[in-house]
Amino acid sequence: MIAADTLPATPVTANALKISCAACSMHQLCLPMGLEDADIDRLDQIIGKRRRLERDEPLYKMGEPFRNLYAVRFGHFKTYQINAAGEAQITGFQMAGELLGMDAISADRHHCDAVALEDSEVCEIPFAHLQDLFGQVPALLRHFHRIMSQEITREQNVMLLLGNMRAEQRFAVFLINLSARYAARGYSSTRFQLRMSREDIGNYLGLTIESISRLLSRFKKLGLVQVDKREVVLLEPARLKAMAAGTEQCSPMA
Amino acid sequence: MIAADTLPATPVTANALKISCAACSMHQLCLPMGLEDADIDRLDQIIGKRRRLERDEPLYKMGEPFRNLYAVRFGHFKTYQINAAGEAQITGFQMAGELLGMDAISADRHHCDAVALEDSEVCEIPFAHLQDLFGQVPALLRHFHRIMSQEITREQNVMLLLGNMRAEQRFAVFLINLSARYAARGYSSTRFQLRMSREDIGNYLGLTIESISRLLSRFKKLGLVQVDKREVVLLEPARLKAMAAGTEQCSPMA
DNA sequence: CGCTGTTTTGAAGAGATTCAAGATACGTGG
DNA sequence: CCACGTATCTTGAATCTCTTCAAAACAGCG
Repeated sequence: MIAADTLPATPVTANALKISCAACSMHQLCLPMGLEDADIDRLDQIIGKRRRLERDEPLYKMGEPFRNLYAVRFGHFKTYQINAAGEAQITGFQMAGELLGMDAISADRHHCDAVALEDSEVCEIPFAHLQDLFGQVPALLRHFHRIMSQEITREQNVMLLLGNMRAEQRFAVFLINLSARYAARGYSSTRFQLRMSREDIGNYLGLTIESISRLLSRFKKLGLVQVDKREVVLLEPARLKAMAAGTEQCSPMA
Repeated sequence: MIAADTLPATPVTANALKISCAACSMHQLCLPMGLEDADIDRLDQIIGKRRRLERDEPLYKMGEPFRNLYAVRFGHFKTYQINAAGEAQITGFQMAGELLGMDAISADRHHCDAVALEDSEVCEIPFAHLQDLFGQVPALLRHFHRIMSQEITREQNVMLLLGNMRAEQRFAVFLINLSARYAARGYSSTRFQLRMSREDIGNYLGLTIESISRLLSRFKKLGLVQVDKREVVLLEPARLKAMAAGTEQCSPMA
């Protein structure tokens, strides 16, 4: 943000600091997914600078003018809305390879806040240039539509969770979802760090921090998980999946 | 669906039954918004047949292959997901000028069910042809992105509602939201028909049908609304807006 | 080491659900 | 046009899940 700003801003100029999409470990999940090498190069041409953020640093704030989408290179983010009363509702947690900022397209202003949960890095994708590229690289456009659509279905799944599920099922869904996303990135599906606080989890799931703490204790006692601070081990992923699907449930405190 | 199927299927062939987008009363809200006449014509060329649905008839079902987006010409729809236990969660109510089916792009299959709430009509928009047009009409592409983004923000607002609000506030938000959408269509913002059952409302808001009924009775008693079956009159829109914003609240049964 | 922020746990309380019954509308067929 | 059966909606009482309030345990950090 400081030094990088002094570099030539022309987005068509590749600079030494920039790592190409082709070389990025996330290119199979991120925007370049499925593109041919030549097209990945064209995408590389328009990608702006990378940006590092430390924990709790905002990537963008609600109401700011929309210029860029952001692809998470590493680290984690949360996005949240703030209502009139000043309370927040977390609408998602994003990890490497995921795209941030699509909700800003409709009004040309960001519709939520995005904050880094840990030291993280994003690629800035100037949307105006991306739009130019859409006309030249149809495969990119198609994939972009898939990504936006995927965000819509993701949010529909959260609506199902918030509207329809009990606390225990919500939490199981949450764990299984993280598990699957880490697996897709080549990490362990049964052992990972929670990057967000209990409070963030509770907020996201429409529950209080105390409820999350109790659920965690209960799952621990039932031998479903092992928890040490933010390190989680899923001991019985199958049962957790069943709970997430609503097939099974654990008694309200045995 | 019966007779229309026997018509030439070539989407470039205009037929007498088809009403042009330019002549459609919804073109200021729908996909053609902001397009020049020439571009509206090109859009018209690819719009498939119109399709009538009667009450409770499904427009599409979860899992069906994705071919078309649908623009509501008149009538109302609901979309819902079904979980493993067979319970539904309504994710939205759609009215004239709104677009259905965008959640299907990501997986090439519909991700939810869409059902007509009353006798309705939609325009079929073959997505493959729409994609072809994107390369030729940049303004159309930009507007399409805005519409998808708007759907994302709409769903984020519902997440806020489900995750953060008490029953009374949820219901106020629901009424004010309908009010605004009818106003945008030139209808009364204070007097309208609920096209959906109490059960649908409750399901959408993450509440039971009994809770909706009680809320309606309470709002009636407080003089906020007047209700006769599905006809609603907002007597104090300002106070309802305040409740929706969380600025004001009515006591839990005076 | 002591401060601060986060997490855990317990007990009391509130809001919404569930269960149950009755009221009201609606469609069908006589 | 009315009678009947069914759907939908309303209302009440009991119950339950989750929240709120409170305090203690724990971890992180200067």
